[in-house]
Amino acid sequence: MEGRYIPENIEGKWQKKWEEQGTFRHYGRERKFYVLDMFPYPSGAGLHVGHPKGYIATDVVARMKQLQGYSVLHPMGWDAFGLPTEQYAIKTKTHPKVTTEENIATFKRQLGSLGFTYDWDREINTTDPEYYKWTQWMFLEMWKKGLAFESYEPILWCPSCQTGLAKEDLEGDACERCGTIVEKKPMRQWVLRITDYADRLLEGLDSLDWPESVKESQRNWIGRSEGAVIRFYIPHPKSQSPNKSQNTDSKPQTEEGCIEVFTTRVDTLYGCTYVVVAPEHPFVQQRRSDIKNQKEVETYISETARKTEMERTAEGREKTGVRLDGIMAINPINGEEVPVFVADYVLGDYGTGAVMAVPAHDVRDFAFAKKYNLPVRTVVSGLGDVPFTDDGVLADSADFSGLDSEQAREKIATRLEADGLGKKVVKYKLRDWVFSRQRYWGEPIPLVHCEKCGVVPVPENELPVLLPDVASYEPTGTGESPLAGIDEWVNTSCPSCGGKAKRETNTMPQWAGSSWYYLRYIDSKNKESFVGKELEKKWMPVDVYVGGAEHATRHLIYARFWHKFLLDIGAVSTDEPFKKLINVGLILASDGRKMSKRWGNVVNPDDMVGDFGADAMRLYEMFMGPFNQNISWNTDGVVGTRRFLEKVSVLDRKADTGAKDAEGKIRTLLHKTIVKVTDDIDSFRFNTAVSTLMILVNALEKEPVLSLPQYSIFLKLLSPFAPHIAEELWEGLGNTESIFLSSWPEADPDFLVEDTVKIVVSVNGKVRDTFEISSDATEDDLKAKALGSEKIAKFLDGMAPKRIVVVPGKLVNIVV
RNA sequence: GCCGCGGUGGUGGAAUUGGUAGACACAGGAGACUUAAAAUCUCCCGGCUGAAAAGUCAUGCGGGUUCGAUUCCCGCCUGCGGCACCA
Repeated sequence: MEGRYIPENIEGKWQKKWEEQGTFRHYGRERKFYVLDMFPYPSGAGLHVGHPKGYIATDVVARMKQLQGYSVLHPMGWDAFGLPTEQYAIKTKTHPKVTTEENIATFKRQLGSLGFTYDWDREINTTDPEYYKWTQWMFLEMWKKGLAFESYEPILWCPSCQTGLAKEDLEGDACERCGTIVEKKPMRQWVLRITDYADRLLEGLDSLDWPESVKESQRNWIGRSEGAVIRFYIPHPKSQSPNKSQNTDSKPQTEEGCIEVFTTRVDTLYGCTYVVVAPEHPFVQQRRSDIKNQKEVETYISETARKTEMERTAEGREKTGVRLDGIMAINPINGEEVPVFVADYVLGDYGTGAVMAVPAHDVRDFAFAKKYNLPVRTVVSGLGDVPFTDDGVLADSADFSGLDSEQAREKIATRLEADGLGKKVVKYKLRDWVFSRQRYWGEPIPLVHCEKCGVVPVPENELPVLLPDVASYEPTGTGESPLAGIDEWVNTSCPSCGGKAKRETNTMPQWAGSSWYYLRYIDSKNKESFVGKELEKKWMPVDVYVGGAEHATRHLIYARFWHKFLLDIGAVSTDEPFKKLINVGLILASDGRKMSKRWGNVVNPDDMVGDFGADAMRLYEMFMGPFNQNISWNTDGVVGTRRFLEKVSVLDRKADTGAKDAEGKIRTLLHKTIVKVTDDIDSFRFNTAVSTLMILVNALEKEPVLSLPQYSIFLKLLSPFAPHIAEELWEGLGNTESIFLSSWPEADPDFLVEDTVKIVVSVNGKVRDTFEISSDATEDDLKAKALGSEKIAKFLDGMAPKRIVVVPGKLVNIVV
């Protein structure tokens, strides 16, 4: 058929031209815009249609911003270290490097077919030694600042992946990757002191233009609680005098002779009827000899140790515990003696690992007290059942009685502080970042263990410490990485004293490389530093960052932490890396499940591009619904956007050099479309931008001719979404330079005003009639016209209107 | 339990400083063109009543505020996500 739209004839052609002519590499302009996708893990399965959704969106934004005159940075790269590739290596004996290269080639081809504007000169790959050299350098900077440290605390261990994990790598009590229930395993590991940044990570959230849900997730994850550490003195059985002066330096940790508890409810201190320590708490060991039922207590503790975290913390589980006979704690506010229990409902790794129990005002303490028949003493009154856990007014609390909870917390804490028996503190749920993995396919940690000098950093000029080839990629299972088996690599000399030394054999987690990659794109070829200062200042922060919501508490916390560290050492100029964050919703399979080989419901973008063209596929993914929402795929929808493009492809027959600009309704529509499409792209409402373009095309179709300037406006508005066809039609108009080097249309305010408006007439709020009237009609005109309507007269039925509400330009409501 | 975000036709969805609910699209139906099919074009397309004109109900449920509520307020139901024996 004549003039038929055949995507394959034009898409490859323009993709090649854009690349060859550097159409999207205009970096010298005055204003900058950095638009970034979360870079993918190049898996062996290739892309399914869900992956490009976010990339299409950033491409639309990048193209519009370029047309608006910005220098646009829009890069792409590969987060290529990690377990899937390593597991594939174990299975097939293929070097992960090889697999990674192959996978990247597939991904690049697939992305290329969709016509993205990525600047491939800036491509990065976290497994490239030229890249991970800087990841190692940053790790050493952290080490130098004391932010990376060796720890021997028991950590989370996945018995299937055979590696240590960070708390962020869990889903409930299972390994996020393989679903195996994790264990606690004592072993040496490297840890980053992310908790030092807890407060800044929390505060920084307020300044960010991020989805509320992500900010909320991060707030929950950081888990800040304001409270106090309170010291309960534990007299030895025969020496009964608490010596307060000894205890003035009350650090929030346990010392022999006392138990320090953490509470957010200092105001309930008078209601404390017992104290509980976690089974892991050192107190039991320290005061072993004073505990009369030592055997019973130790049995309880060892039973607890056998339970998994999940068993221990399951909600609704009956509380258990054992009283420490012969031990009494002294409540520092009133000198009262209360019993001490060990119970597993108190967690060893939060707060101080010990709590003051106030059964009247805490549900857990209440449940425990009921079971073991402990006294319940109400000291805060308010409306509600026991346990009453809200704030209220204090009672039976000596001279604090009558105060409200908030005042009381302040005053009691101040009193305790003055007496050296307590201290206001802030606690976090955030844990330090367990940073070592016992696996092969990761960045080697650039440290050396010297017999004489201890831990010594590899000198900067010797970076990167290359990941050596190994015979077997299998984890050793001994808690050491496969690197430990390569003697010639492990054995080295100490950079400091030259003596015998061994290399650190742990590798970094997958999240290391992704914590700073957005900085490397800015200056990807720089050999002197990971990013040049001037360029960093020019491009940072990232203006829009697009990616999945699943990264809320991992990548996005790690990267913010990492960035703040880089700020502290003067390596970057901004305190937050990502100014605006947008979550991309998943594309589910048509059966509503996630697309997965396992379900056989995967739709391949190659097929869509082949059947309908890249532009139709791009339009559909933008049109299918709100960008951040999960929506099921429906190939029929691509048929729809393809039909739309068919209509577009014949519009140019109406474009006529001799035609004058249209006026009236069609001109108003065109200019309103400019406003709507521009606003919608800026705010990621692509679905309504596309529907607005469809409305415009439906109208343009009915016009006998289109003027060149007006038709060009339409092409420009279409171009971010369907760049190939827009470019082709643009060229057809005789333009010799890319449409993307022209300029984004601006609406003329004069043309946005309609000559006539449609007025709705309602009676008692129900629409009964409508009429057209000149836009500058007065309120009285509207009223008169409305009352003159026959239909309205019928509804008024002779009754006189009680009131007439007129909204100029919109409606007349008659109340009877 | 706490916190965040949602609930609109057969389907995806649109509309909020309160002002015609269902834009746009998909699916479906009827028709035109065609030897036929595809493609394309035209019309219909929330429920109920009605031949139609029209009326009436309807945005998870129940109340309220208002001339007017998908939009604001109160109380529920429900889906998704985060945190969770965190003191």
